[in-house]
Amino acid sequence: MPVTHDVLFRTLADPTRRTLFERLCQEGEQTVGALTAGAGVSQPAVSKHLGVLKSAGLVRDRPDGRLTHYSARLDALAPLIDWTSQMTGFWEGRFDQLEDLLGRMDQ
Amino acid sequence: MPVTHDVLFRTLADPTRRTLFERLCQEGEQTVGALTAGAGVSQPAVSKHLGVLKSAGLVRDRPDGRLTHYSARLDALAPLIDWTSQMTGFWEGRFDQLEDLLGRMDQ
DNA sequence: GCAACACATATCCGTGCGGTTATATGACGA
DNA sequence: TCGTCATATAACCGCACGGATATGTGTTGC
Repeated sequence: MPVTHDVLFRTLADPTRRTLFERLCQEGEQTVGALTAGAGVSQPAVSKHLGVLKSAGLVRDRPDGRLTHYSARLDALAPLIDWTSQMTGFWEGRFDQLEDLLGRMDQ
Repeated sequence: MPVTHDVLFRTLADPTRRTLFERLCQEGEQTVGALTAGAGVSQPAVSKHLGVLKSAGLVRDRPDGRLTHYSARLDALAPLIDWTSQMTGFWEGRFDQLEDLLGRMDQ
């Protein structure tokens, strides 16, 4: 079944969970231990967050012995981009607001 | 003070609240009564949601007698677009995943 | 002025969720 | 084989949040 906007927004709404995803985007593949260090929460909490991220399709896990490596799945952000484009699309013709937006998207 | 990603994600995470915002984007300016009709929740619930959307900068209110008209503020989505671009930007060089994304952003 | 209306606010309630500690699972090294 | 390590799961807890009902505030029409 496809991942809805709902799941995506709810998943990214939590700050610690979103930070985990951001770290995976910036620093690439990470083990749970590495992610736990600096996460500010316990290891079980991190594992649970990673589970939520995974079920939302935002990350992928690669078991390797007793380690588990997690990495971000960029394509999972597509529905988010779709949604935003749709919202801004509805306003086509209102270029006063669109100008600022398009400028940002190019940067 | 600036609206953070955090506020934006949390505000849009709730389905009924996000639906209200979507309706304002699609159908343009609406009164609270019009929004309540079809929202599936009570009028106070709608008012509270609109309050949250407003404090997140996502909507603007225009009092008019005993009516209050609400409308979407498209520019408030900018931080969301910024964040997405940043996340996808981190992966530059991984064109396998980027291709699909960029295709969607053009549509 | 008064009743009806449109909306906001107050108060309360149930629940979902993020956090913890404790424990299970399973892989590696000695 | 046994202890240790890396991670996942279980069980529990507190609280924030979305919902409802009740009421307040201000406006319009008669």
